[in-house]
Amino acid sequence: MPKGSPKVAVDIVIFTIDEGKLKVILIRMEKKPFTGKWAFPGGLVGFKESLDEAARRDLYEKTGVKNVYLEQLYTFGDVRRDPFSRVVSVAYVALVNKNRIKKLTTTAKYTGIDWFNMAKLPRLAYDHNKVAKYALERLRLKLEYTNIVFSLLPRYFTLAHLQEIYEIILGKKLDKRNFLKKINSLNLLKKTRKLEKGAHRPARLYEFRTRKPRIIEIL
Amino acid sequence: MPKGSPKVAVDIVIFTIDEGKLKVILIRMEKKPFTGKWAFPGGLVGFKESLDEAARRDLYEKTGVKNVYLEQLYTFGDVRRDPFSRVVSVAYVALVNKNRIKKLTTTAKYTGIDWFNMAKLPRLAYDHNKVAKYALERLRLKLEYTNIVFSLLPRYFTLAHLQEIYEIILGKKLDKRNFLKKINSLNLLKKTRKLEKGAHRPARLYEFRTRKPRIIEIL
DNA sequence: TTAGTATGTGTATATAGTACACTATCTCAT
DNA sequence: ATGAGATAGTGTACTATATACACATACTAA
Repeated sequence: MPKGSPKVAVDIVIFTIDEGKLKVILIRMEKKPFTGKWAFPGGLVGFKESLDEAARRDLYEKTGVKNVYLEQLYTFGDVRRDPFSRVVSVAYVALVNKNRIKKLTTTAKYTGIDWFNMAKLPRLAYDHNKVAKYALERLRLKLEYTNIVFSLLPRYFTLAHLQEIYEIILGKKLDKRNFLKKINSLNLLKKTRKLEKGAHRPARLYEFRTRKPRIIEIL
Repeated sequence: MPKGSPKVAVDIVIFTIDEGKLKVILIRMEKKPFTGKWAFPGGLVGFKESLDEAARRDLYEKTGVKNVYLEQLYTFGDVRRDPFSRVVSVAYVALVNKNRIKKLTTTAKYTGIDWFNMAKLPRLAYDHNKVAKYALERLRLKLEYTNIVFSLLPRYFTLAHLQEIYEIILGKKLDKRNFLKKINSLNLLKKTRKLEKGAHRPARLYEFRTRKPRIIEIL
C-alpha cells in the first residue's frame, strides 16, 4: 500500500556526432554511493515544471542549446536504483549538433562533465547502463522513419554527410544508392544550389524540408 | 529550479475483448474536480514498490488477475493534468482475458467500476483521453510483431478466434489466408489435435508456443 | 441423403529492400 | 593544357514481403 511517494527526476541521454563517433554527455558524481562514477545528467523535477520542461531546462543548463530534438524514452522505477533515496527517473533522449555547444557546464554537486564515446561507456552510476542501451535502440529505430537527424546537421549538408551520420549511429556501412532511394522515399530533403569546396567534384547541398521533429509513420 | 517533488502514480489501461468489442476498465471518480467523471484505474506508487509492482498490484486489486501482459506505455507529467495536486502518472497497458475475471472491485474512493467500449469512450478525467489514444496505438503496433494476444485467449483456440481478436483490435477485416501466412511467419503457434464442436466442419485448435510475453523483433 | 456452415488451402501481383559498378565533375600538380 | 586524383552521381536485376482473390472440404442436423 502506498505511503509517501517517490521523488521524480529526469535524466537525459544527450547524443552528438563528433570525430566520427556517436557520443553522449556524462557527469561525474560526487555524492557518496557513486563518488567518482559517471552518469547521465539530470535532476529533480520541480513542482511548477512539466517533465518535458524539466528535461529541456536541464539540457539548456548543461549545453546552452535549445530547440533540439528531445523525446521521452522510458521511466525507470526500481526501488533500489538509487541506494539512498527513492527516485523515479524519467529518461529522455536529446540530439544536439556539437558545433552549437560552446562549453559544457555543470553544478557544484558534480566534479566533471564530458563527452564519452557511446561504444565504450564505462560502468555508470544507478541503472544508467540500461538507460544507455534503451536510448541507443530507440535512436536507431527512429532514424529509420523520422527526420530526427536534423538536430545533428547544419542547415545545408551533402548526402555523403547525411549518410555518414546514419552509418555512425547504426554502426554499419550503407550503400550510397540504396540510401538515396530510402531518403527520397521519406521525402525529407530539398535540393539547393551546389556548393562544397574540395579537391574533387563538388557535392550538391541539401536541406531538410522542415527542421521540426516530424514523424513519418506512426510511432 | 526544483523545490519539492511531484507525486508519482500509475494508471492502467486494462484491455479485454468482450461481446466482439475492445473494452477497457474505467472507474468513476468521487473526488472534487472530477466528480462523476470516469478515468483509468490507478493510484500512488508506494515507497517500497517499483513502478511495475505498483501497476501489477493495482491490476490485481481491481481484477483479481495476475500473470497477464503488462507493459509501461508512457509517462504523463504536465503540471496541470491534475488540477489540485501535482501528480506524474506512469501509464501502463494490460491485456486480460475477461473469463478469468469474476468481479471488478474498487476502493471506497470511487463510486463505480465498469467495462467501456474503447471505440466509444466518454470524456475522461485528467488527460486520460490522450492516454487512451496512446494505448490503442501501442497495442495495435505490438500486435504486429509480438505474441501479446496470448493474454486474451484461452489455452487452446482456433485460427478463426485468433483472427477475430486481431480484427477487433485493429478495427478492420483481415484475409484468412494472408493472416495465416503472417502468423506462421512469426512462428508463435503450435498445432494440437482438433476439437471444437459446432454444426459445421470442426476447426483445428492451436496453442501458443510460449505463453510468456515474447518480442519477435526489436521494440 | 442433402442442405447448411465454417474450415482449410495456393497463386499471381505489387511493393519494398538489397546487391552491385561505372561514368561525371571538379582541383591540383606538372 | 593535360592528366592524375578524388569524390559525386546514377540504374538495374534480384529477393523478400505484403496483398488480392475463390473454391473444395468436413462436419452437423434435418
